Amino acid sequence: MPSLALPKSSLLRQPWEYRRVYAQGLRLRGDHFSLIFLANQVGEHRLGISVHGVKSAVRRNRLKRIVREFYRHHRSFIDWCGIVAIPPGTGMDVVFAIRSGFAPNSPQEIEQVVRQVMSKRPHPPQPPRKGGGRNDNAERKKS
RNA sequence: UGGAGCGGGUGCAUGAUCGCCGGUUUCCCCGGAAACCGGAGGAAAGUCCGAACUCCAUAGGGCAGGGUGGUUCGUAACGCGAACUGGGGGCGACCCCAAGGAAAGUGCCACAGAAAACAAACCGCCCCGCUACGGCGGGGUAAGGGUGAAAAGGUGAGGUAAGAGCUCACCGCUUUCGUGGCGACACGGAAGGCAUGGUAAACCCCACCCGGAGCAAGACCAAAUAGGGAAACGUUCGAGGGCUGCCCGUCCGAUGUUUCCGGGUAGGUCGCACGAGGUGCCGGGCGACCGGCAUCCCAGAGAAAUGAUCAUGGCCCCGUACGGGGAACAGAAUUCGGCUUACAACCCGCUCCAAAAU
RNA sequence: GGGUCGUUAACUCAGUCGGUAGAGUAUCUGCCUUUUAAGCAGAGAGUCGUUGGUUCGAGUCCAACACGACCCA
Repeated sequence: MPSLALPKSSLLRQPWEYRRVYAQGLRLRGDHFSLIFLANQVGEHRLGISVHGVKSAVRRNRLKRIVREFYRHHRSFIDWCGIVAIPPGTGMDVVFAIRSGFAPNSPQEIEQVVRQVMSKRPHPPQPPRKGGGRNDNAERKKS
């Protein structure tokens, strides 16, 4: 039985980490949320949570906590589908991007929604837009 | 019992399991592990005020600008609070009020109306003259009609050709005197015969207050771009800059200053949580609040921790039982004192009105 | 966290000193034209972000609230 501890080192923290995942990750779109996957060099899975468009700070924090609680118990959900090939010694960065209108209000409901979405096909990474993202070049050299 | 007014309080509790953040101690001494302790609010919110704190060399004088507006207290301070005064509302308990000045000045008062402010007279009323009996002219008057949000004291009586503070009584107003009160003001007397329409959340006047920014303030340490390009001005005859918007004044100022272009931004530590602090008791005060003694240490910073599940017990709703459902507003970011706004359900105390039903 | 500003017709904006809210674009109708566009004539439409207050009377003055935008190191 794996440990259920989830220290902060297993979370995405910095803006550039999120930017890297958004720019190159595989996207799965659900109802008012999406999952974005990208392999990292850290050696373990990491979680990022982004809540957008929810005005109440209480609801915003609650969504983050519920998502973190779900991830703590079902860290292996990344392996459920065989879409993403995980090389040994590599982890996955997952960003849970939630928009306003997201309904689930407990870890169980999140699990249902995630299982539903994981059965779909992922979207390929979006090509970088012309105007934006002056950090794209630097990021690509790194990886 | 019902309705109502005021003041205050609570904002599910306990346990288990799995987690998160901070601190202390111990063990290994890179970094981790274990134990123990602590971990959202009455509004943490809006950012509407006031401060503490920090920087602007010291913050100087004047003008401009902004704020407050009954009085007296309270407070570190306030635009906040308390008590009282005045005005308004309610049968009442009680509630509401940006509540100085319109006899310093200026402006405005649309439409309607004769007239919107040094008064004036449309319909009227009364007197005189003329008359073709329809009225016309001259004068008096402001009680009545009409207009308007507002029409130059109100009501009643006397008086008169008709009327009018023309005269009188009461009320109001103005001036003045006395008494009481720290004071706002109140009460009483006398005089004047009415002069002073409204608007200052219009300009303004008066009194009092205010330097500017804000913890992304700022201090220290480390590293890097960078010896980059262009333009303008200047080197004691002073460019330019700081001190609030302006002026005065004053300070800084030399291989320099300013502006533009280009480049860079993922630093660390402190500030930073012991404070105008909380709780309890005693004392002073009508009260806001103040003083003394005892006691406690009570969240903290990284895009940011305080969570999830289950059980039991309360509470509310549906329901014959079993059972089912619900629990508001809302999340600390430098810290305090207020204000304002949001808020399910319930509890406690005091008070007012009505008296019904069984 | 702190600071600054805005909200008026479907859209973009005026509205000076408080007195019946306007312009352009768009829409609709008619004329003109073979038709369209253009042009000409006319019409429709607004809780002035919301709620209170001051005033005889608020788009305008004052206060609270809501929504939106921008700035900082």
